[in-house]
Amino acid sequence: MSKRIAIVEDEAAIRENYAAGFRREGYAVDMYAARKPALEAFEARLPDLVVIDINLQDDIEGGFELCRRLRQISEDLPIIFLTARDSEFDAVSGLRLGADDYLTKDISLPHLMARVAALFRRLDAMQRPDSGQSLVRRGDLELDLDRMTVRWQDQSVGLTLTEFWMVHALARYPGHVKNRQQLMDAAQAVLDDNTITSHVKRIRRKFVEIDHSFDAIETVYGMGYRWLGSQ
Amino acid sequence: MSKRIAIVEDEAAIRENYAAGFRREGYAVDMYAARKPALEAFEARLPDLVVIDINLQDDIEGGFELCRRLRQISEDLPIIFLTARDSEFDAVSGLRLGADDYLTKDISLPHLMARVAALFRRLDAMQRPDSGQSLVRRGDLELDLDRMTVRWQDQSVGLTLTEFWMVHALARYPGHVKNRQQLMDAAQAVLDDNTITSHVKRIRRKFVEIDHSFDAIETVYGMGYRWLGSQ
DNA sequence: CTCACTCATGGCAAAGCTGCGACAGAATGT
DNA sequence: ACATTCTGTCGCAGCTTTGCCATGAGTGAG
Repeated sequence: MSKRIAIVEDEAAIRENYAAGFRREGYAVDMYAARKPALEAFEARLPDLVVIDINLQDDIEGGFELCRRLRQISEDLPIIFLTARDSEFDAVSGLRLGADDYLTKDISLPHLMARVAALFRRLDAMQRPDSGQSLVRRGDLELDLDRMTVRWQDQSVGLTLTEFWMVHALARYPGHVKNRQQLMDAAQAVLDDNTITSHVKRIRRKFVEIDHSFDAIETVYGMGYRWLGSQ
Repeated sequence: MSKRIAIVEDEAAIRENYAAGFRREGYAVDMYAARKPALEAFEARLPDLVVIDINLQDDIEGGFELCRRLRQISEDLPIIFLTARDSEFDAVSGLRLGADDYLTKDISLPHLMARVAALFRRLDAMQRPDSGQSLVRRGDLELDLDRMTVRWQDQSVGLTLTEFWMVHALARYPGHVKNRQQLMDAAQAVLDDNTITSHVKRIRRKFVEIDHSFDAIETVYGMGYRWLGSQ
């Protein structure tokens, strides 16, 4: 199943040129000449990557608007702007809109292909959640699933088995609230709610012993706990 | 807990310039002048992003080699090449090595910052699963069911559990009137009518604290409440 | 304009949740 | 067998949230 790339570009010649390049690399290609038909198609089904020209004929800046709409539909759809304008300002604006890359049309076809491949490589690397990657890093935290060891700010934290799995459950998705039931599942046990509280207490104590200002585990009243990621 | 960016660049002036830029954006910065010290540091601990100059003084193409070694250590460490050479061929080579971006040094500081931010945005977006399902956006409002967070005009709103579910019930279908019974169901409880009123009062107060002109929750006399969509 | 009804507000007490210390049984190592 | 560590609970104190009431303002039909 090859990756599907959508091109939104008003000039037929350019469109076909890029499409041919992508096809040569083994991608499936969808083409759209304007914002509306593209958006309608995307609402039905999202491709794996969208390449957008900003200036779509009379629809000036239509590409920007399209990007904005797409970002509302999907947070993680890869988007590349490909435009005639060589303006630093536009590039910054485009990236701020949530695009992954901003390229000008004087780019060579091999270079474009390399950038697309790099983006897909990045996606693939991220996609598999720690497959083979037995090392989980979240800012100051480092979890080694093989050794079952934990490090905080490069210092070892002596967590027990249950504590380890609970930290893992929390830190795997920083910011997400885990309720007590979910933490129980992580520890593979059926426990009293209070017991979860106790574990969290012990985990916190061990981290605080190392880092006096540790506060990465946030209590969310009535909901559970949340690992505060890096921001 | 800010993101940590490592800069590997032999010219002190350029190094400091970029470092200052990154620090201004709130990142923590590590600096290295050559390949060896950088690699040694990385073996102990990886940063969140590495910015590499390809030509490291007498160690020509040392940046390429560093990138290669880093990719062996980690599949998904973000790497950006930043170099004086403006060669399409080098760019393609750099990207093939597994870099995420290849930039020339004539890039403006804001543009560089935008690209770094875009890369981090991409990483964050990938880190969470199916965020499309759990994210509700209605104009200025943003509800994240995984994180149990509410944002209004990009500012966090500290709602409690019950308040969260009531906002969710209202905002899910903007413009639709929800009667008190329906809101009770959202909170999964049987309550007095007055209690609903109290909750709405508290919710409104919390939003108004952030946005003085907040009025997205409309009272529909005799029927219930309605979330006003964005127009 | 009046009246009956609905809604907003401040306040308060009950209920619920969390953190902490303590303790006992289970598991583990010596 | 004994000491140590790990786990699961309990009770309590402190805090947050929640439910409800009294009161006054707002609304709409007649």
